[in-house]
Amino acid sequence: MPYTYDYPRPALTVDIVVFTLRESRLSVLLIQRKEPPFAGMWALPGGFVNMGETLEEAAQRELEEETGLQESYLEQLYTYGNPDRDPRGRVVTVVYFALIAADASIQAEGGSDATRAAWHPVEDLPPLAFDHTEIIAYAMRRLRYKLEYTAAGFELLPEEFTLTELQITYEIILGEQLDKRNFRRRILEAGIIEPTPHMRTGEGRPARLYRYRDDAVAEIKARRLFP
Amino acid sequence: MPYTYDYPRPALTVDIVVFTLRESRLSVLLIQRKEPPFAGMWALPGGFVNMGETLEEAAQRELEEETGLQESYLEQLYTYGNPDRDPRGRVVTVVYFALIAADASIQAEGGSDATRAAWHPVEDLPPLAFDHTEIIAYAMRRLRYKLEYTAAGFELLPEEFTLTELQITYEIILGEQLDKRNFRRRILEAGIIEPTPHMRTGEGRPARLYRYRDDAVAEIKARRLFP
DNA sequence: GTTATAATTGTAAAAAATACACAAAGCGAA
DNA sequence: TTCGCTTTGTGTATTTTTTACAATTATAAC
Repeated sequence: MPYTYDYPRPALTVDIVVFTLRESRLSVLLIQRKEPPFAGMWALPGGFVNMGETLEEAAQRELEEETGLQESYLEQLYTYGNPDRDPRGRVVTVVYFALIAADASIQAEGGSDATRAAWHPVEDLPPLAFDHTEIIAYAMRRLRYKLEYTAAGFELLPEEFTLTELQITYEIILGEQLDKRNFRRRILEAGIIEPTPHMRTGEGRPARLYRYRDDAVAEIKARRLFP
Repeated sequence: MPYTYDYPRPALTVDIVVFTLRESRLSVLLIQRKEPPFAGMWALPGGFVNMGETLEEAAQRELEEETGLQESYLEQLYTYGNPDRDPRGRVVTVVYFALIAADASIQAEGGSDATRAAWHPVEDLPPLAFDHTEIIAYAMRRLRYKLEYTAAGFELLPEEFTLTELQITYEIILGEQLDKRNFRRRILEAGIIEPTPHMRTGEGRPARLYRYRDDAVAEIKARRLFP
């Protein structure tokens, strides 16, 4: 059932850079391609945009199809459209950027349509298909930037988390040590998280659990959160 | 000469939000539509992406076709792709964001292909076609943000400019008064502009002319430039 | 109950941001 | 040539923010 147009049209896809934390490393979800071009190579999950859905819906759908993940922070990253980025012809891709909680990410391996999906630590990526290496590099810059200027860190954590867990998340992504007292003061003064009645017990003193405040403004204006 | 595909494809366009300063007001370039839909209404300049060009080249080309303008700061803003944003069918548009110097902007009226182009102050926009009102609102947020965190103000000025002119540019866009001494200290310490041997004479004491330093890093890290 | 482990808390010093006012340079008119 | 007008150009004291830094508390394990 062919579709005909007076002028040539590029194909339009969405790709998603999904970040999570696994074993104290920032990791990105990749699928192994079965078909040419780049058969056998790893690539970002993604696919064609259907005619009836928004771009964000397309990204959400592809993410769910490939990983089974339903809830995630999703944000448009950039649109890549160089004429030669896909050897099959002109393909323009709108790239989204997703953060998912560490505990949810465990189920992501596999995926529905028999593509092999796996998490790869960002500091140890295989060669990637298309321009996906460049895309991931840009997504990481954006992620670091978001964590410095907004309070997006809890998107990578379960619903309730301790301040130490949150701090470690920031340290992993920013790649630097943070002072515990200063971190706590800043994150609490920013008013984006609130204590819950629960505690997490473990080896030492039990830790208060916090959660994200729904009514918080995500954007921390005017200053970096951390030095 | 029709083009046929196995699956339907959205049309792909670029639109450009071109900002300039005119008569001390931040203004945006609009063209008046001649054809339906929205015939007679104002809209952003833009058009279809050719198969052989990058998205940025398409934006540059459309800008030049509609305005004759060749040099400008151009940056990708966002991609809008709601299925119902164009009554003719599915049209996805990659929006770019351009800043052009005040003196260059004088020639922009008219444009090559008989479309009527005109500058409109952003605080006094007519009703716009498609989702272009929303797009301009977002572009303004991005412009303010850029001026606060980076030193993009000189993109709206001629090659050589006085510090007072630069300060007024910032004041117009940010919508607040800035302290002269603090402004000068900050902008000079940022190292993004350098003095030229030239002076501008006028009614009072002659003013030193400055220019942008090519080797400067555009991004001022870590802090807002102004209060 | 003693020890080990991790959570929690405050303050002093340093750095940055802010508020603020007058001298200098040229122009033109008296 | 000088006086007044206009605009440029400059420094410092105060306030606010950021940073660096260590002892105490709550629980679990032994």
